Amino acid sequence: MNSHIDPPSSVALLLDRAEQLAGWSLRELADSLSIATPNDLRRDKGWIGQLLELALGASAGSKPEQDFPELGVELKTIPINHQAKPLETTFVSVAPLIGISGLRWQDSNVRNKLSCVLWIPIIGDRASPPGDRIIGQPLLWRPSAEQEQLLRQDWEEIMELISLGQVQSISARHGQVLQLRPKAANSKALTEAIGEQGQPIMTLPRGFYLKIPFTAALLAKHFML
DNA sequence: GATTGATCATAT
DNA sequence: ATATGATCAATC
Repeated sequence: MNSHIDPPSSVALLLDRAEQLAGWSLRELADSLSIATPNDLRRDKGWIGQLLELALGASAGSKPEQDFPELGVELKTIPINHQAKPLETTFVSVAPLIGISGLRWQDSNVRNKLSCVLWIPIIGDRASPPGDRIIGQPLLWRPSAEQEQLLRQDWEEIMELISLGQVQSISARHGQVLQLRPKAANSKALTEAIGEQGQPIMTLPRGFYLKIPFTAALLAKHFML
């Protein structure tokens, strides 16, 4: 019996809502929405993200688009410690492994997702129960020219390797700010990709993730830490 | 502390 | 299987 929240009609309203959540614990927010709070995230890894989506009126469901299509805004929660350092890399999107010839940065999912992000820091540490973690001040972010250049460079380099049949040799170190890693239900999930001789092969689905130093710097710049 | 492969829930 | 939301946890 949780209350439905309408999508915000403007970015300013969205930001207002997000700012009003700052300082609340996740338990308080969950209680106000009549949602049960898990004791840990082992079986509820997406709980925080889904809780904030609900609280801010993001369109629920699994659409391959931004959380607030009308506003062109993507919502991302990011776990940070008390020094404002991110605890985890940030998942951006699944990487296309086939049918990618001619795919440009300008048209990529990564660029689309990251063109405007509402970051909601969640303060705590790995040991703290989800309910005890505190919602931090939100940050509406658009990549600076330099940040976009770094993202683009990494994306183009990684996508080129994928198109050349080198997906299996790409490590999480191949980019400066973006990395490619498995993104799957388990190690048995397979998807089609390009092999070394250009032939189709089956491999683990991959996703693009933002590295911790990049998101740490992004937050530090905004909060002037 | 960063890397890395693996994993969990849910909806379509 | 793919998409959404991510974190776990051993190892480097």
